[in-house]
Amino acid sequence: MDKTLVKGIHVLETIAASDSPMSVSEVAEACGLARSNAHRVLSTFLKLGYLSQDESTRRYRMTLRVWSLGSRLVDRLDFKREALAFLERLNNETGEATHLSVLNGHNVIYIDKLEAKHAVRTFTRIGGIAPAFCVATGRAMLAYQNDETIEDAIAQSTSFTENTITDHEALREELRLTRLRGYAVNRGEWRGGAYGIAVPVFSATNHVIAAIGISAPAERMSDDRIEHLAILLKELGRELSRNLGASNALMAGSSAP
Amino acid sequence: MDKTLVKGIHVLETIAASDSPMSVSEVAEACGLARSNAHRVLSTFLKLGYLSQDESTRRYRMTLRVWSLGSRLVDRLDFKREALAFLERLNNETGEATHLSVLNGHNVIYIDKLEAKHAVRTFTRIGGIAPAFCVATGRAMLAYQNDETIEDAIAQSTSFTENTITDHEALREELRLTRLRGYAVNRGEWRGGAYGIAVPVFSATNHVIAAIGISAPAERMSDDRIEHLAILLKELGRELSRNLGASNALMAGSSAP
DNA sequence: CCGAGCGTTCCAAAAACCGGAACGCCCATG
DNA sequence: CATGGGCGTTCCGGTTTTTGGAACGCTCGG
Repeated sequence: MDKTLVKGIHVLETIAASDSPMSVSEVAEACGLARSNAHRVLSTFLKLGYLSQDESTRRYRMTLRVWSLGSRLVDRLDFKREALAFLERLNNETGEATHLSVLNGHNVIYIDKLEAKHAVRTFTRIGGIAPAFCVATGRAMLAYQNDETIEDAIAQSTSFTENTITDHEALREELRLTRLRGYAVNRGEWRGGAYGIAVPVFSATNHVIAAIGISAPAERMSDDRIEHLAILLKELGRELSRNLGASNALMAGSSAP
Repeated sequence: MDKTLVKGIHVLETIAASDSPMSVSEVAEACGLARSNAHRVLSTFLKLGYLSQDESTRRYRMTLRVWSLGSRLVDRLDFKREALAFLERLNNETGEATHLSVLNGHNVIYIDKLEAKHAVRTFTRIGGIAPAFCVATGRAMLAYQNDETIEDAIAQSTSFTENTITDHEALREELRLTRLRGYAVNRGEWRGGAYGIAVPVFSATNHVIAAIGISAPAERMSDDRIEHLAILLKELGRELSRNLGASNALMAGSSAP
């Protein structure tokens, strides 16, 4: 529905994902549009103030108007402040990078993040997006969704590294396991060498509203340490959920709501 | 051009501006669309993951996907970190709310902000938008734009309070004065009772890239204090610009580039 | 039980979009 | 200096998409 709108948003996303300003031809190519069509879309956004054009190179970049559009949202996340304290505890106790994410369709969006004390290399970005089915926080949240949502997400699976689980039955099993033990694991399935562990966060209505997780290079994530970290994560996840008003029935790690 | 896209973005902006989720009818009304039309636009955004629908009330709200789209932008503002130190100094020395904004078409966008030590009431929001022609930071930046941009902005002037200057010649004069003395003033022209003072920030290419300003209730902004604060602001603006690589020729407050 | 209001679907008329073609500009190359 | 390719932009007729009134079913309040 509303093809023009879909196309326009796709153009905006493409430019958002690009690290450098893009030319008309590049956008046309990337989005599969005719040059004239891409040009019209870009001009429209230009007039609306969502893109600006470099006078000399004629290339387009996003303006802060786009940022402005969504800037209120994150303030309104009442759980964010509460969760941040837990990210800090997690960060202090483990020394690893910790994140808070929410589910958006088949993706997770990283709301907040604390860097690892050790390392310099970093796998995620605040505001970044990743496929839910293959990252730890994503699985932690997916595991507690209804079957339809789960199947949708599984259907979207594609391989990103040699470790990515894409087999549908294996993914279903992975989510079952996640529910059973109460935490999710990702062994380098999204970014090669990056392992993650995560637990869901429940709201006062006992729905999953977010997930908190740890990520680190494979070298620092032995099976033993994963189990050890998972215990800590589950504790913190339970406590955070309780602070947000959830009753702890669901959190043991049984079935979906 | 691309009417459907313009309409779609308008819908998104409308929902972004609303404090509570909106129904199809409300959106249709607010954007001047037929119910069926609004419904189609909303469904499109729903499918794209930019809106979510409350299951019981059927109302639409924005998702963090919108936030995610623009989230990188603000990180890439290399001057932001530098400017923040100056906001802090300004905040410490004056005790008033200080902001950093950039120009976006006829509007300013507030990039960062420090609250006043005194007061509770606050006039701006990080990520917020205001018409450039009637706020201090906006005028500080407009004053150094080319004539075309200035005339465009002036042409958009509408009254928001009884103090708003809307007369075109008076506005041109105000901008001339701003250039001359090197700082801009707003005496409750946007939000009743909220006064502001601001100075432009220049980049290494000697273009205005931002503005820093102070705002406070009229009661705390006597003419004397305004002049006093302006001196401080001009100093900090010059220093910040110099730190960003600007040569100080332009900053004295003469003519546009 | 009825009627109003709302979300959603449908469809033919109408408008907007599409994309090939063409133009002019800039730059690299012969 | 001439030439040609690449690119941004504009134009316009054919056609697809969008449009919005109408209709349906649902819910809620009277």
